[in-house]
Amino acid sequence: MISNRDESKRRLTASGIKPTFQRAVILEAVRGKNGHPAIRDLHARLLRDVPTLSKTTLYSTLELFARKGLVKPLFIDPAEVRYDGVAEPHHHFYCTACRRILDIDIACSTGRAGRIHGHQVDEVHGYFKGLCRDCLAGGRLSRAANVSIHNSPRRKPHA
Amino acid sequence: MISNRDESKRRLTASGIKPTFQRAVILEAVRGKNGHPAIRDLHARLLRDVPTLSKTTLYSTLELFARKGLVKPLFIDPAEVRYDGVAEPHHHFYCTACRRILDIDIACSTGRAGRIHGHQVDEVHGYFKGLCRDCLAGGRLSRAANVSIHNSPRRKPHA
DNA sequence: TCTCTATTTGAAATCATTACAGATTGGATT
DNA sequence: AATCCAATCTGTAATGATTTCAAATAGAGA
Repeated sequence: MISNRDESKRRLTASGIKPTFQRAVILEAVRGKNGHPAIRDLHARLLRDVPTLSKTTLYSTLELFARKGLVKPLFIDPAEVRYDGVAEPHHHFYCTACRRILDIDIACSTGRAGRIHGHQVDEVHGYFKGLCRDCLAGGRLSRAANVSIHNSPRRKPHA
Repeated sequence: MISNRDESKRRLTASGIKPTFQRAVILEAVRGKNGHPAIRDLHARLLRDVPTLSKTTLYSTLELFARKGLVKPLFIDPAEVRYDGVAEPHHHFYCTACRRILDIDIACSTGRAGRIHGHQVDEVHGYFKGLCRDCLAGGRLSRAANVSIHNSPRRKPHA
């Protein structure tokens, strides 16, 4: 059986990126459980295994990944950029309560890219916002759940 | 003929908002030409007519408007929140070159709201990104055109 | 081992957004 | 018209994600 680490390195190489240790660890994390992490999440999560990992590295590495098409930055969370380790186009649901981002498998009539009204469309994002199934059922919020920018959250609470 | 100012005040009253001078001016601006402005745009634009207008007022007023459903905040621009003065749901195109946001009139198969996968959907946003018709034709960029967060821009250029 | 270049790191700078407290306004009451 | 009260508005400071930048480190090749 192959490790996720090796799997990540193979993906890096396949995308024309030199597979360094940090890059493999980061890619592994973006694609792992708890999908759609923010830089802050990745930093907190990875610091346990790689105590020297800097946020600067995370920022520059994720930019590299995005440029190479390995990950997709999502601007659905008003507080911070979230990253999607699955590059294949699909839509997202953002829960304004627990702040989780869930994949939405819906075949939108509107094609993936091409031309619309004469504009060259490179990316199509379907963003659905509301309360996720778990929060509707009174689930325990998995995040600080206090962001702002209107109904959605952003930044810190009033503490 | 009725002025835009009066029109704005009527809208405010209709939404249950006390129509103060500042609020009327701000609503007028969000709905005016150059659609989908950021707080920064509004501040620069309105400072000519209302020299005392503070950014704090803009932030709190737009939050009020959004809460009352008069405007919609858009998170399509990685650099800052943009506001849509047209509340009726429709989709948007973001030009990564000139940073303009253009309305897209497309009837998406996916309904406006309701339930998806058990989640309660309050908002649906269709975000298309790419190069607008004008920029494709080599148009002069209408904005700084230097933002970042990967292909899209954010913050300042490298100067 | 030595060099050279790419990568990683830490610290400082930038800037949109938020928090807060004081100043102002407008209406109701006297 | 003077007074009071509550809602608005304003300026300043704090917060925190993101960027910038230069120095430290690691790796490939001679």
